[in-house]
Amino acid sequence: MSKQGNISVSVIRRLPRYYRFLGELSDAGISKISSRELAEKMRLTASQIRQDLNCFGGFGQQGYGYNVNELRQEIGHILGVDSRKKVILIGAGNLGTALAMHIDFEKSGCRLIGIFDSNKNIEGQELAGVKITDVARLEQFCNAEQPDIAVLCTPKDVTKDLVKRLTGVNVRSFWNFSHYDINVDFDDIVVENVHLSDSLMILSYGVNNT
Amino acid sequence: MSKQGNISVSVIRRLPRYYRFLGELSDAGISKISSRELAEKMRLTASQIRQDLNCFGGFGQQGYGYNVNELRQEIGHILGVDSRKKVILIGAGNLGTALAMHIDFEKSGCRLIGIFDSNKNIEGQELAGVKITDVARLEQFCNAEQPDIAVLCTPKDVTKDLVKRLTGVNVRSFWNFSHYDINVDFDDIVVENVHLSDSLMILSYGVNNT
DNA sequence: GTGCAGATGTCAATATTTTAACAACCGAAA
DNA sequence: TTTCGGTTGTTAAAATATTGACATCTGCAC
Repeated sequence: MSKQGNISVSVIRRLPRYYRFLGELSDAGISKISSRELAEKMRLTASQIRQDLNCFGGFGQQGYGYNVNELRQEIGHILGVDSRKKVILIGAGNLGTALAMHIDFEKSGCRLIGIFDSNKNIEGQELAGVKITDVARLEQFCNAEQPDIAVLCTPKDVTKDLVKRLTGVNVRSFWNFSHYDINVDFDDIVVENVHLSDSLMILSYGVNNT
Repeated sequence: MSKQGNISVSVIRRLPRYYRFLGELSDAGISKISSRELAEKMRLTASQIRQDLNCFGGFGQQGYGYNVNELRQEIGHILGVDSRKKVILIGAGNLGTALAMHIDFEKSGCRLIGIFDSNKNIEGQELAGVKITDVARLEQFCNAEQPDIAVLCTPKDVTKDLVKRLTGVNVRSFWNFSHYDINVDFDDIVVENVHLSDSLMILSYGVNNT
């Protein structure tokens, strides 16, 4: 197994979905599945599934199909679900709070270890079992704990500055929910800009057309 | 203007981002921009921008560039930002509440007209100026108000049934945040499945690699 | 053991998306 | 008026992504 010779982003972006569907199959007690059946469930072509999975090496068994649990575990491993990355969240407003409560970080291979906000009134309060800290102490915390990923739920005018501060203390990944596109020049930094309203607009477009 | 002969989804998915950047330029008082400058800002190629915009007809002026406000308005119109779609939200838990508070529906061309939940304890409370209604009265409400879009922030085991109920009362678009992929067979129904944890997993993948 | 239905892995063909190239065009300056 | 730098719209080329086709393999029935 494991070819891994430069996989395309298109494939990577499909992996979490595979992981999800395989989890459901596993929960339903199904232990083996063919690319054809999985394709039907996921609304993909069987060919694409075989091609995708083959990027990483032969997980299937010819004439038989794929072992659900094994395949799920392999994909999980590729995604790093078993690596327990340290995550901090900045901005405990509506969205930040909801994410802290709603996202199952563990399931995605992460551990929420810190929450920061500039509002002194909520300092010390707990969210999802994690204490809210004054954002002034961000660097101090990061130097000590070395988090891997920062979730940004901040107003857009402070995001840019925060990214600078965080890259300064060696945070290399950003899950960005602020209305500001993070574009960094260092290519060891990974950013996922999530723009929820973009998604709503696309939906709104679809209402008229199709 | 307006060619609109089958635009690809790739292009459509980029439109909100154009819209956003043009808005920022407009706010900054910039009234004209060239594809080269915009490309630099957005980290795209100038060629792609020209190609994208041309799908809808010549918005630019040769030898001059694009008029920021005009272009923004055109894209907004294509996306339907000026059409004020009626939106209902179902599931007023952490995420639902956060979305209701955090998303600027108006800015995306929508109007939040109803919020539903099965928890009787919160019935009657207000969220973002909208009263929470018992989900049992969903059909009654929809028949009267004919909403265009339903935002689903429900546990995955009830989502499927809700979609059935909602399509039954003529809701045709779903913004789905539940951990269940909506796949309908009617092609007049538009779905945007948002899986936040998928996005986190992809980020988590990127931490190791690149 | 043999044959068969039904799988995968993989290569080739097709479709789509992105990038490059360039003619036509504009506005300002000489 | 004419020229020139800079820009778009558009066509062609290149790069990617998806789909199809098929040889090869497996487990099961007989």
